[in-house]
Amino acid sequence: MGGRRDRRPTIVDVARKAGVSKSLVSLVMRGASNVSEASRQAVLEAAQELGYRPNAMARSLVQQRSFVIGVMVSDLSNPFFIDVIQGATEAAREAGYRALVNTGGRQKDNEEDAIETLVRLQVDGLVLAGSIVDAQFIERVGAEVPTVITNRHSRSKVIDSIVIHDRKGAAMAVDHLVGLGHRKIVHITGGRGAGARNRLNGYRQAMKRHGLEEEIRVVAGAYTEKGGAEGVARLVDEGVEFTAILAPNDLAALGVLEALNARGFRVPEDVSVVGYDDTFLAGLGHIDMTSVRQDARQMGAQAVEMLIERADGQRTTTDHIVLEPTLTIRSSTAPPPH
Amino acid sequence: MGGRRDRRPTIVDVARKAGVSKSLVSLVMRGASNVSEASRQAVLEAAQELGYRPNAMARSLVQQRSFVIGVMVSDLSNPFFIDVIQGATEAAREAGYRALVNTGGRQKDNEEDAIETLVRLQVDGLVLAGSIVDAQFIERVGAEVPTVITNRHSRSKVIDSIVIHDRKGAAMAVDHLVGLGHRKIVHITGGRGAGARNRLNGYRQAMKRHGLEEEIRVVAGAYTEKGGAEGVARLVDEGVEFTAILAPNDLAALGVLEALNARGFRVPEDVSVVGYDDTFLAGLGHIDMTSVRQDARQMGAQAVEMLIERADGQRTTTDHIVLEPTLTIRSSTAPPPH
DNA sequence: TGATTCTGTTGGAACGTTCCAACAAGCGGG
DNA sequence: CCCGCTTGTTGGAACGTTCCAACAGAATCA
Repeated sequence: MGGRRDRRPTIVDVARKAGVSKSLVSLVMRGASNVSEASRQAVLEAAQELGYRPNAMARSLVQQRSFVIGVMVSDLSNPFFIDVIQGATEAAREAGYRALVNTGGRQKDNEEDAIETLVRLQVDGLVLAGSIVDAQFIERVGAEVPTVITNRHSRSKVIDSIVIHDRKGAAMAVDHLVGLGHRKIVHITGGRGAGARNRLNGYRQAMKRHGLEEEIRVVAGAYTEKGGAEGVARLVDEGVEFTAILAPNDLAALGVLEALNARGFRVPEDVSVVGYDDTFLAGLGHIDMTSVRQDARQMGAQAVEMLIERADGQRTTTDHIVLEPTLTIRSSTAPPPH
Repeated sequence: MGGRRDRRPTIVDVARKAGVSKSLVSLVMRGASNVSEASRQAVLEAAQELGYRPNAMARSLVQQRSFVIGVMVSDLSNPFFIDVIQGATEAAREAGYRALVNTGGRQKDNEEDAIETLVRLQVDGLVLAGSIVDAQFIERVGAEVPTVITNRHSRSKVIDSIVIHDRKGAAMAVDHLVGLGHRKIVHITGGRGAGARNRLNGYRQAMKRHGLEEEIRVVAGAYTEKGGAEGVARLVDEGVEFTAILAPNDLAALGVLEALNARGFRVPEDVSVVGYDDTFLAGLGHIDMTSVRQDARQMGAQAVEMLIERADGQRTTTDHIVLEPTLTIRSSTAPPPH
């Protein structure tokens, strides 16, 4: 029992057992067409009996191709990225590739390390989802392996990017609120997070467009529940008046809801709240929050498709794709009081 | 620009450029001690200039060691597993390993495929988190690579396991509710999910222990929001009376909260609700739900530590670890009405 | 001085695959 | 009967590393 350390059987072991050459075993394992039925059976049987599994590393070494797509995701606790991963995983599988995920936990060093690990493993392509590492570092990596970066603008000549139009998304949220009659609309920012800057600009521009330049109010926050709650605390401390809040993402919006609740504001009767990303959190019946929708799944899938296109040599130019956001209206927004 | 396809530089290229042998380059890259300062500098410089990165596959091939731990996680949308991943990632990093994640999306075929991929990549160890594949399949894998399975009981002689005492956890929830004065406590099950059976048994036994055998009421559910909501629907349809609900996990508990809310029940005034896993969802200020705590992070970390112990050959026996759950009491539980 | 140890360096053999040129056997056609 | 073609099969070279036994030269020792 526990016959673990007996060293895994190799293609040569199978060949010996089946009484053929290793080349033939290789052919059978890859499903080649011109192999006699007799040999095929003998090989398969021997492989079965020995519990043989091809060594993917040895294979990639000679093929110069691993059929693995590496996905480096900045923050696993953000449901948005989970959807990106699932989209990527599925698309990879459909194309005969596998997606492997590595995370850096929003720490620069660890993210670099995670990326480095994947590159050394000779992945055929790399998806960087919301990474915070330097553009310079990414550029170097991109020179070696096809890379797509998501949720972060890039003008690189080497690296593809795929983002969702953040400025437009924020503007849609403002439009919706103004349409309901709100004027005192404030924005809690996402700090240095990916895309936060553009969401802020979108808010500003939309406010101006509606002639509400005077009403623009912005406080610092972050892409976390805590960031949202602190934003509300700042607003209240500074005595800012508001009837609607645009949060930088859903997680922060949850913090906003909580903080408002703790201070006796009712949502949406007293204050309307809009989230961003439209993750499953926003859809939870108990929360049911209006949120700007980004199709994370599609983003992940598309990123992988772009990589495979490159890996197959079908494309040599660089692409920068911008997807359109939509607005999912739920019950956290309503006309302002009186 | 875009000098991608120039073939990556190898150790030989570096050697040539530095005017030394490839062996020496290898020594420098691995930080060996007895290398002259002059050679070291020359090699590092050449490597830097060429943008050389060691090929991890070639390395593992000869070392018979990849320093990669594979983590196959059943369901990425369950926040519980995210914590397992994070614990595993961190523990691996501390030990000089890397964790790579692959998911099967709760589909048997895909899970098997995900596991197979990792094994072929010659991972040094495998963590199976909440996997639903056959015990037989797992057993075969375990014979080849050190494997730890979590959240699922195992008596295997080959595979380590690490679970949290589900029976005890469910019992703690019942104890808490009974302590508050509840008698009509119902359980919505987790269906065929990992550990669901034991949670059900824990509920039953605890009810008996409190002399509430007559009050035992069980309806089918699942480890999803939908599963929880459907459970409530069944309870109401069947006209079951209850003052407290034990959900199979947090996600389901959210569905329960929503369904109760929709039917005009107030929580906790009319009905108390207890979740399971104590994920960040339960802690969200807006939800603030009592939940049985399982330390997922620690579980992930411990799994990796067990694997590395094995990989280093420090241990040849099989371990089956049972962790203790605790109860996090929040505001979704209170004494029953009147 | 000659033997011994230490320091730094080296080439070739592995690791487990795939690729490729080459071949043997069988077959049909002239 | 020989030629060319097809069908299966093969051994050796490659992939990019690490390992290992072996070395040259300097330093140490008796």
